[in-house]
Amino acid sequence: MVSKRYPTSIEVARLAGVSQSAVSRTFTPGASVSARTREKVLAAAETLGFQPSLIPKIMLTDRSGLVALVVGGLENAFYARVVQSLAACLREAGNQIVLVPVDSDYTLDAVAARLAQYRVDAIVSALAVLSQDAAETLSASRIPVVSFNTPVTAARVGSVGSDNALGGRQAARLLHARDVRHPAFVAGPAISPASTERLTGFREALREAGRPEPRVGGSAYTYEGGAEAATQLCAEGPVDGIFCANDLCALGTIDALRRAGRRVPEDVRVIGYDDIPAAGWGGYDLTSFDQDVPALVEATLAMLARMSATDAAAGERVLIPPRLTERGSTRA
Amino acid sequence: MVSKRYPTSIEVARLAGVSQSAVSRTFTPGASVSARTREKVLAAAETLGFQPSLIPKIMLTDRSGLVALVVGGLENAFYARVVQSLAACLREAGNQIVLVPVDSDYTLDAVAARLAQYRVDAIVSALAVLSQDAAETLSASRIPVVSFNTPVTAARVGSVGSDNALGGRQAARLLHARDVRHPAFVAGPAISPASTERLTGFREALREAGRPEPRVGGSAYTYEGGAEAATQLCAEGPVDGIFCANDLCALGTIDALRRAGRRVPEDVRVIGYDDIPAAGWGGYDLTSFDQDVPALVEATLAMLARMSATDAAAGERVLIPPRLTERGSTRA
DNA sequence: TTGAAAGCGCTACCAG
DNA sequence: CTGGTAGCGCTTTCAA
Repeated sequence: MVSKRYPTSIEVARLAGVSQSAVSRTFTPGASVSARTREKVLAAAETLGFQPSLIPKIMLTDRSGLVALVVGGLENAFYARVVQSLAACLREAGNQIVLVPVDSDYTLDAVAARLAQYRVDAIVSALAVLSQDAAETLSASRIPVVSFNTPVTAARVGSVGSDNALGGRQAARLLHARDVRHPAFVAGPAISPASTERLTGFREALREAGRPEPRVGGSAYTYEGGAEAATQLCAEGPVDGIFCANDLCALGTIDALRRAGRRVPEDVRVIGYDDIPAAGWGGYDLTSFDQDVPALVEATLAMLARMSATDAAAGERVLIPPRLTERGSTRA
Repeated sequence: MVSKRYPTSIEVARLAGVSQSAVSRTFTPGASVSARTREKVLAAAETLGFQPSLIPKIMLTDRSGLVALVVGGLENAFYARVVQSLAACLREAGNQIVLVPVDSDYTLDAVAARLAQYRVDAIVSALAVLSQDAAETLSASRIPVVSFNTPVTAARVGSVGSDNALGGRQAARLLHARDVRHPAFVAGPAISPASTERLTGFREALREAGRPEPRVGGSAYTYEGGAEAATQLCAEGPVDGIFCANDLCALGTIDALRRAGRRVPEDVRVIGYDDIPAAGWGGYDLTSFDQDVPALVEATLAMLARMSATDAAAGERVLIPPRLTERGSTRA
């Protein structure tokens, strides 16, 4: 049997012996209904299993209460955490989350149109890489967009992220304090701004400290990518301190170093970024940067609020300072 | 400036000099419109930035194209993987995902009502623990529900999961083959059916093999929970083979064992469940059970399809056999 | 406090 | 192939 239609306010009204308007008012928080009417309505609604539909309201207001969350790899625990935190906060505000996992920019184009058709109120893009083209597509949908961790600029697009350059500088200073002579950087995808910014800060502070230029390897935000990069860096020359673009890379780096017979931290110090749970696991004990997810999420929601109220905040960028969490992988 | 309303088909019609119906037909896949009309309409739509709203259609059909996905801990990479896979398949079918992260059953009640108000077409519950009460709540919403990994029974609720008992039996046989004398089980939450079923199968096959009853510890699906349980099990008596309710527990178990000076696998063999990426990481090299996410997801979608077509499939339960992935933690 | 009526933007049906 | 018209289920005036 095909799904029966939902009961409507008219049916409830009929059963309760009141007008449809009375039913609507009963379910409208601040409306004026006599206790008697309300009671009759609630009873009728109960027996019919009536749940007022939100759909007509959306039609009336063009506001759906839906916020789209575009994400790349949820396999990175950092993003899993961001999604959960964002979802919890949005729910608090009475919004629902439409999750849109995306593999490549390609799929994003189709997605943006679909989201517009659902009249989502806002889009949060938590993609490690968001191309300018993709940003324009999103922007064209006339829906406010906050780009998480990728500093794109376009109309109606703002961005929030960790202060990656600052993190990079702190990493350099820590390795300097540990007297590292041969620093290296294990990068994420070449087009990832977060990776690039971390490297820039790292490089600058290394230079200021009078340390040599870091050698650079790697091109993926994955465990395997980190392992490969580390193996190669070791093969190419001396290394005694590695800053990795994220924790997943750093864990792969540590395992690859150990397979190559290098001890961490005695022979090589390693630093990651994100402070995912695995960083604290016994086998790794990885020093890392906590991006401060709660602050990031709060800034995102605040920006979204500003954007939907006015057109201000578009093009804005908010940076949250990361917090260094020192663990065994950089022990003196 | 408050968000301007979206352009409507009427405005497009006016600009194109055709009727509103013509606009509608232009955007309806199999409809009959002359090439000339279509062209005029598309041009007008383009200049106005028109995206036909899906909302009125929902009102007409009571089908939103939205599928709710209720999840607990996304920090477990297994669930992150399930979410991604489910999302990808649903999108293929033209559905959008509404993500509903939930901490406790408590929040679930409120959520079910809200989902009904959005007229979601189906609910997939990927909660490690779904109480009977919560299932009833969901069931009461008259929306088809598939419970992922929790065998609840209620009207309009079906379930799909890994064959946990089978996995438990295989784990026992593997430890038997390694001549384990003092088996133990690190459990998840006491009320988690998956954990209980895994233990049941483990126990049975151990008994059949003539091995002693396993000692049992633990009560959380987390790294820390596994570590604590292992520490306690070691303190209480001899252990040389541990089957853990999931991989997160197993990784905590391995680290705790090593901290206690026990070698894995030489002194203690360890088996997990889920086969998350970290299981393959060098530091752990954990033997585990792959739940076969693609098969699980396919079964879920098939069941959903059956349920929305008819009332059949309610109360049904589909089991997918897990696949053992042997790694170093159970080496001979 | 109540009920009647208009209208949100679309699809579906009808007559031309 | 086209344009007119009738709703879908609500919220929101407006009178009573």
